[in-house]
Amino acid sequence: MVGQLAADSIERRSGVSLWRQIADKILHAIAIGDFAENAALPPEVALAERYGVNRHTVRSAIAALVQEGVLRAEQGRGTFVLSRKRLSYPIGARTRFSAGLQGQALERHTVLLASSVEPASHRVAEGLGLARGTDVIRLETRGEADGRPVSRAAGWFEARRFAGIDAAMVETGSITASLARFGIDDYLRQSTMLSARHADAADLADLDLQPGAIVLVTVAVNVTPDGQPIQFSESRFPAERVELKLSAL
Amino acid sequence: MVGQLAADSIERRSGVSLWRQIADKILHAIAIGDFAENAALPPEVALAERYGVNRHTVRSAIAALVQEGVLRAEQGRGTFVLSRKRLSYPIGARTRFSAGLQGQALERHTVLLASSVEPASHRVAEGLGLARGTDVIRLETRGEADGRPVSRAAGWFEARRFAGIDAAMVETGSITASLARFGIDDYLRQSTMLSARHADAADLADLDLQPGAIVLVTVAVNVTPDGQPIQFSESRFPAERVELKLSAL
DNA sequence: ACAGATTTGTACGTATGTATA
DNA sequence: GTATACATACGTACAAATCTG
Repeated sequence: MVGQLAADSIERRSGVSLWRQIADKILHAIAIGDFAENAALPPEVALAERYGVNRHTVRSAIAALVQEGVLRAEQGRGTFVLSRKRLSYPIGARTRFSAGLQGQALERHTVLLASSVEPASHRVAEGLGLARGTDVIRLETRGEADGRPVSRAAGWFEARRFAGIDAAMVETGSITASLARFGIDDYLRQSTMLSARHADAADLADLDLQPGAIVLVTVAVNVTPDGQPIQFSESRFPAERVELKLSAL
Repeated sequence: MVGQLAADSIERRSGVSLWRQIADKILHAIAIGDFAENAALPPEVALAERYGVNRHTVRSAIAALVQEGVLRAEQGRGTFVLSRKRLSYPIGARTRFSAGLQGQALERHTVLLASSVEPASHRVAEGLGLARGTDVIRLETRGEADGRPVSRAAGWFEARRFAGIDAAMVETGSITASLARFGIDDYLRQSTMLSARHADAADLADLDLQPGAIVLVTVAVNVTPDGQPIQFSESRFPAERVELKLSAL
């Protein structure tokens, strides 16, 4: 189905490039409901013919919309409208993955992607209050809600104190539960730095994103209630699927 | 100056597209210091000849790097390496523009871009605890640090209570100082929602960004110490120039 | 102030590669 | 295997913005 993608109002030498006009037409068509979420757009050649432009001009328009997070293009399959609903991920004094998404997703869990022991880099050492080069365990995890990846995190823990936390993570599927095995019943978020950037290749793969997607990046230190640093973490959230709700920290 | 942009290792039919290989070459050249911040890259035609590819292939590589926030292309002038230093903007219980950037920029100020009176939209009314449609004053401001735009914000205030706040803003150049004229000596951040997206046309113009740039978006409500909502705001920060530091909220 | 050169942006055309159905 | 659909790469031409003499 093609809907109301009329070619009439495409104007040459109007000061607005053709590809931008076509991108705006597609946006409008989506806005008025001509294309539902996850619906396929007509193929590039069909759109090109419809608008009376070259296929490359349509490609420029689609590329812009992919980049803006509106469409997803899949080689050999087609171009699809992305879903726009976002989860609201709370960040505060007690930031917990599963508890935070309660009520927003039926099923939440964390999977361990990789783990390793490595010498602490400068920023990890500083965050954990260790000497640079001290052995730390790195856990790479992915958070999923209702089957969709919503976060990708690297967490660093002092290796001597938390030996075996990787195994605990595999068993329990939860950082909080794993820490409990080491006698950590409670922990607090000490500091959080927040930035945003385009997803890199690893983000694209692990979070199932399209090139050009944006990730929100938090760098945080978790401490015990008496202020002892236990975890340094860097988390990436796909901006198209998650927004962050900052609460009392 | 062209530096070490050698063409030798560009490989066809290697499984990695030519434009990506060239983009990585340019990234590497920047990383090893062949191009300083703000330095101009060789023109597209020169790069194309150097690598033995078509100009469009170089353009694809440059487009990717512009999109990743590494380069800035200016029609008629050239393509330049972007600066990578970021300001750290604190967000917490007492979030103040100028005070927050103290020590990071010599000169900070806020300019009023526009102001208007309008009926409160659903989300503004909800944030301020007003009936929908109540008149509110909207102030559009831009924050600058050392001459560079670092934020663009829309703030909404109940029109009846804060009549003339636009004039106060022009005079004082500060939201905090303007609120003081209405007897608000202190105010706190009640809630903050955080997301990220690509900059729209207005962001590009007001923040002096390139298409494809990312903005961090905060939506917040400020309240008096006794909990009365006084300001609803939506702020946009260019992610390439600003990161957010979350503190006690 | 103007003309010409330089440099990026847009738009077209054509061919071939790669992934999916 | 064939057809479809997006991806890459080449080529050409001209427009628009900027810089230079």
